[in-house]
Amino acid sequence: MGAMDNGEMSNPRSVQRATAPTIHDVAAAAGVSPMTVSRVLGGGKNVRPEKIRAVLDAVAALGYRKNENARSIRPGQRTGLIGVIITNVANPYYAQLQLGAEEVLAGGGFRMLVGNSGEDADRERVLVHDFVGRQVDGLIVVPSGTVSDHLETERVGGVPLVLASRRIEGLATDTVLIDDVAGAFEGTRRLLAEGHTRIAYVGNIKSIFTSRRRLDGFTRAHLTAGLPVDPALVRVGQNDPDAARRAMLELLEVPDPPTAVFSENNRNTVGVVRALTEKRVPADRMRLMGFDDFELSDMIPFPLTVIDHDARELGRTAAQMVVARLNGVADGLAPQQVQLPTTLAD
Amino acid sequence: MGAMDNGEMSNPRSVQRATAPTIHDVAAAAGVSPMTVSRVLGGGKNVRPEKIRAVLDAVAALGYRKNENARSIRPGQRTGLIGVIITNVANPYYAQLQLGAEEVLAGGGFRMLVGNSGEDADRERVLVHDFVGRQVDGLIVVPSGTVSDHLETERVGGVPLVLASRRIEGLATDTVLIDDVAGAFEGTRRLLAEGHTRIAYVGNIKSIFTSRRRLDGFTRAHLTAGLPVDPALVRVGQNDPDAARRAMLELLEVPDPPTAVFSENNRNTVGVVRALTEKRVPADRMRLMGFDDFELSDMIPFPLTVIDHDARELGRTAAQMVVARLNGVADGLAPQQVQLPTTLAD
DNA sequence: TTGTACGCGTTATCAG
DNA sequence: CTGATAACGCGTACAA
Repeated sequence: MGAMDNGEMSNPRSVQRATAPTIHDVAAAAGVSPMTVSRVLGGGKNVRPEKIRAVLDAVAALGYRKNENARSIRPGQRTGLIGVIITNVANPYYAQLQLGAEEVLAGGGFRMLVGNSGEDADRERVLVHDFVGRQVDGLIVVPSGTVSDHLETERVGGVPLVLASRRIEGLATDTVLIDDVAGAFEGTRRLLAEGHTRIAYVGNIKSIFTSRRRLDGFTRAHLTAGLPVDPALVRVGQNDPDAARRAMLELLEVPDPPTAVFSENNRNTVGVVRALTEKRVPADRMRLMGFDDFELSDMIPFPLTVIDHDARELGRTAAQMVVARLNGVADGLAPQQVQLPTTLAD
Repeated sequence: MGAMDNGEMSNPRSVQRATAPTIHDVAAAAGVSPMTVSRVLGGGKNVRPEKIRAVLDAVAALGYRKNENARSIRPGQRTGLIGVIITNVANPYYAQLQLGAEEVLAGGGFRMLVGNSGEDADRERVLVHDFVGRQVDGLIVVPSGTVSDHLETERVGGVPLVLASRRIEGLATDTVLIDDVAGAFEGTRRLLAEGHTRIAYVGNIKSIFTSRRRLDGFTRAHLTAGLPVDPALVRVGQNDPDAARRAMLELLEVPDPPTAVFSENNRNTVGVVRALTEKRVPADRMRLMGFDDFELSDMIPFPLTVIDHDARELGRTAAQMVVARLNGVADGLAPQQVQLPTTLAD
């Protein structure tokens, strides 16, 4: 549902301000035609200097601003709007992503329409529909589910779409990802190389793309080392620190408990650390490896290595891909799949 | 254009869907007039059920979406867009603020146009101008400077404006603030009550509203206790953790060094902690008090009390104030000044 | 160099 | 209950 202005008979505009000045008002004030005003504002080519000045004076005097919406309804005109749909704008990781996207988009003269899907596929669907209805020139989406029907090319009106941070199986469109599998693989391999054989895994539900991939890297590293993954040590479904904390508390009670923990994201790492602190586990009794860096990670009272990556760069890249499609630079190119590398940071 | 091939009878769009379907296309497909389509989409009052069905079928078949921009250029129509300008969307504090605003706005059927000013007044000015040109119905701004000319009522075209987190002197408009002064006062008073007399202050530049207010609360608490503030212990101008770290390192070298530190925001707290850890200051030799909570603050290896507040609630409140103005609920009311309380959390 | 005519997609108004 | 008409603010195409 779109417009739900339940206003029965909402009062007309306050009397304080009539209507915004239009190009006609400026023309009248400057003693020229609307067309001349348009020309001046569009670059001022082929207009006599004195008229340019008259127009600019009138613009300043009236406080005139072009109506971008009216301009954009004309054929071939763009809105300069990019829809950005994020699962949780308050998550520091996605906040960085948003910042990176903003940098690039603003530099290209674009503005962002931002929506928070809250990891809810239905809400995402509504947002996509709404943004397309607002004539966005492009879309950057962190998809919250595995369903793609609302993101098919026809459903988005053919506007360029870039998926960020997560992919959707079977949806052929530009995508930027962290190399989750390789990152988790390397991190786990490090733990194994250090001699750990009982490594717990704490992460989010498998239906989330990155979660699945990280568990995949974790598993592959075990396979490569010829070691099994003990299902009793794998805890998935934690979406916030407290759930992770509880999961870790359980893991400490398992027979033959783990000597190391791989946590799939920073929120899980935080929960794990809380549990360990709460149970007064000695620092030398638990080795930690966590995906995503976070502030003060260097102050954790346990040996912790972080699988780091640059969310801001991810946002920048996603934005560059949209802009490339809009500039025709990527015309005819098949959908791009970019994977950004991770690094291990102690 | 020649009067010949005006495709009145033929449908120029049906050949290629190079352009998005319009209300005319739907009307043609459903065998009704555009007006009937508009009526159906607007609620379907006073339309024969069979026609409603025909229209809805056509809409589904063509994948039609209303062009919101075209709709909003008509007089009295709103865009449903709220401009949100934030100094740094990647800062967890403002990310929370954004989330809170989104919650309320989305619930009211509004969408957010988000801009990052980067603490740059010029950039803020550009964003405001652009957003107003895009016909936003309202504005929520975290102002980055003390200059207000671009935010005057006339300059924003009479659009409801709410300042969040910071105020601008002399600008009479709705404002939501954290009660910085009271928070800093209470926090400092606690330190003084514990017997500290040499309390350092680490914070941002004074030109930032909240910074000034927090230093103010700090100072007043000293005055109330009849104690002086030693200028040698006050370090301002730190905008990031590393600058705060360096400031704290210097403070440790001052003759008669502080026994407690008041840090003005979480980034400064982080820097302070880093410096203390780096210098191996014993935990019982430094008492910390910091504005803004942050993740893992409970894991800091020093006695730390946090002056906490709810940025998300701040965002919600700001959004509610804009919506109230738009609904006419606040008609005629003087500009509101809301202060949200802080709490001390150990 | 400047102005006129027209159409973009939508809906309020009013006639039927 | 339905549709033709006009108008919103702007810019392209063309005329002057």
